[in-house]
This record gives sequence, C-alpha cells and structure tokens, in this order.
Amino acid sequence: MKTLAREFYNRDSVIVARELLGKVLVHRINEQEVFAKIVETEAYMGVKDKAAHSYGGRRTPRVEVMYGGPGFSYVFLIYGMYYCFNIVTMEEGNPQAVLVRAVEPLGGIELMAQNRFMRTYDQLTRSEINRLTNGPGKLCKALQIDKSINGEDLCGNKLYVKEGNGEHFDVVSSKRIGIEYAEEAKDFLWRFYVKGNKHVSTTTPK
DNA sequence: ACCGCGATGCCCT
DNA sequence: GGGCATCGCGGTA
Repeated sequence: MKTLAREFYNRDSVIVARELLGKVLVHRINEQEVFAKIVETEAYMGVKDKAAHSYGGRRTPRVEVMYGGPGFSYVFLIYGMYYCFNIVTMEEGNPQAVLVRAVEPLGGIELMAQNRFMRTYDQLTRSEINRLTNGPGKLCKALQIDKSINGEDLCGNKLYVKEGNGEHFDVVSSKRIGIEYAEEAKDFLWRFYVKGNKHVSTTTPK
C-alpha cells in the first residue's frame, strides 16, 4: 500500500484529521513492525484555536516542530506519564496538527500486548484487549511512540501512514475531548471518528 | 454502568 | 507553583 506523501499533510488540520480516518499508521521498531488503522482524530487549528498548544503564536521549545513543515510528528508528554502523538499539518510557519486519539490494531499485536501489559496477547483479559489502543496515551504505549520520535519525518520509513483498504465507513464529528479550558473553541466539532468502531475512545464526549 | 480520584513530571503569555 | 489534548482503579449500583 502507498505511503501518504507530504502534500497530503499540507492542508487544513480539519481536512487532514477527517481524511486520516481509515489510513494505517506504521511504526518500524528494529526488525519488528506494528501497524494499526486510525479510527479517531482531533484537529488543532493553530494560532486561532484556543485549545492548541500553538494558540496565539505561542512558540516554545515543546511546540517548535509544529512550526516546521507538514508531515512531521509532534509528540508531547501529558500528566507526567502519557504521550500524545500528533501529525503536523499546513506549511512551515503555520502551526497546526492532528492528534491521533485511537487506532485499531492490525499487525504486531504481540508486541503491542507486551508494550501495554507485559504479557502475551492470549494472556490478556477481554477488558485489556478492548482498551489496547482506544485512547491517545494507550496507543502511544502500544505502538512505542515516545519523545524520542518527536520531529520524525512521516515521509520516511520508520514511522509513516499508508493508504487503507478502501472499505466504506461513516464519519462522526464531535466536540474535542479534555479541553474544557478552551472557551468558545471547546465546542468546535473538530473530533472525528469511524462510526461504530470498537476502538474509538468514547462515543459520548461531555 | 457511571463516578471520583490519584498518579507523576514536564512545561511555562 | 499551577496546570495539563490521560488513564486505571476502587467505589457504588
């Protein structure tokens, strides 16, 4: 399957977030590979978006990669223990990004089980299987995404996104999660997920 | 099922 | 020193 080209990411975050659904996120780790279908995303629209780290043109060491070109990873630590994985969108100097909030495991399941629960897949409970990758922090743990790949070029061959299998699905948009502080921006419908998919983090955001 | 809470460390208009 | 684009647990039902 074809890897997404840089031009795919050189568009509005809302468009990219919507179109990333159904695509496949791949992480090559030494000889191994984990890959998973993107089923939930959120758009962070940059300088005019009060929920974005780059709101108002805020430019600190943490958010610096958001100011670079499209198609690079932006990984940050949240609550002292979880990582969140984003893909930078729009041209250099326009700091937008898409947060990947949930994925559906497709390959490298054993490695994901080890990364998340330090056990083999068949040793996992139903609950553990269900919450393997259904949240931004969980998918980073499962796919071994951490600060060491902040700024990684997704047009390379270590961490990248490729086309999905082309099957049809409906898309739901909703308010974004966990941004109560963002005033009017908290109500923007900039979260997208695959309708009916079991790996979506939640279907009823506050 | 839902709800509340604590963990834990980096970042800093 | 306060806040955070989260998660898992233990309580109640």
